[in-house]
Amino acid sequence: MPELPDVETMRRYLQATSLHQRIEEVELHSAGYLLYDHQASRSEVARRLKTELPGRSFSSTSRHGKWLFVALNGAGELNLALHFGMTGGLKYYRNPAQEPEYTRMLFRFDNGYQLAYISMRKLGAVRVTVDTEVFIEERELGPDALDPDFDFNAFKRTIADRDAMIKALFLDQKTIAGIGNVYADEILFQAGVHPRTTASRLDDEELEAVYREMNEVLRTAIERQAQPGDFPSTYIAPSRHGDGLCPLCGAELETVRVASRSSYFCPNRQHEKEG
DNA sequence: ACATTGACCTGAGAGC
DNA sequence: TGCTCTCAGGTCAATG
Repeated sequence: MPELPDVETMRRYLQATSLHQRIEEVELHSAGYLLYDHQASRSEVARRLKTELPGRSFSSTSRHGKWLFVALNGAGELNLALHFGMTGGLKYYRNPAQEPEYTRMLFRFDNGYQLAYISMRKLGAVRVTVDTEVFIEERELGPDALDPDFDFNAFKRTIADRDAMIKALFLDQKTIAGIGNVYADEILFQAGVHPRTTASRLDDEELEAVYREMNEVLRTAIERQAQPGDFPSTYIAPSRHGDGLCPLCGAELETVRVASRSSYFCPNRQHEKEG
């Protein structure tokens, strides 16, 4: 479930390990579905990866929602775009014997090191794009949840008059980019808002709490490098596959389906609004 | 406009 | 042990 904090952690990792090294070769290991695209064929994406990257090097990184962008130096603007789907990560290493299981792509550098793109379930995506802004617009991604310009007023404008459930809006990347199932539940738990609450029925106090906790939870998770084991003891995330109890009051957590996902919440702290 | 479902993929864990 | 079923959850398309 790489969501915004996980992807930000990977971005920092790639930034710290893999910049300014000449790419010798790009290897694909049964990466077919990762290259699936409705606009370009898989073979076209594979061809671009294998022919356009060697000779260049990674020069900088950025992120929008769950997408990690890596700029490549050289003649003409070029960016690698990585999405990790539900499972996946990166590993930079030297010894070929350390190649991680489920490595789907390898970037071999001229210093003998390599960067592995790992994805067990292959639900991620790898693309080559010229302009990241165009890429974001083509996918109609909403503002990144931590974009400084996405202040409370902007948040209120996108949320306050919507008739959808607040949890569904968090999951919709066209509304806000970066939040997935686990962090949506955490934010709503911390804000004391039931996941099925219709967004337009949130009062100002609740809207402020949700906005505040969205920032607080995401920033805290990034600080802890997206490791649920290191989260504050007041967080609900570790309980969803742990004891199933509310970390604040000890009540048994309940689940409800929203947008076809399991939503964990505390029945004492998050009440469904009366019709 | 919004909700639901299934497809894509693969491993973990449960139940028999 | 080993088989089968369900679940996990990111995104998109199709359908109600």
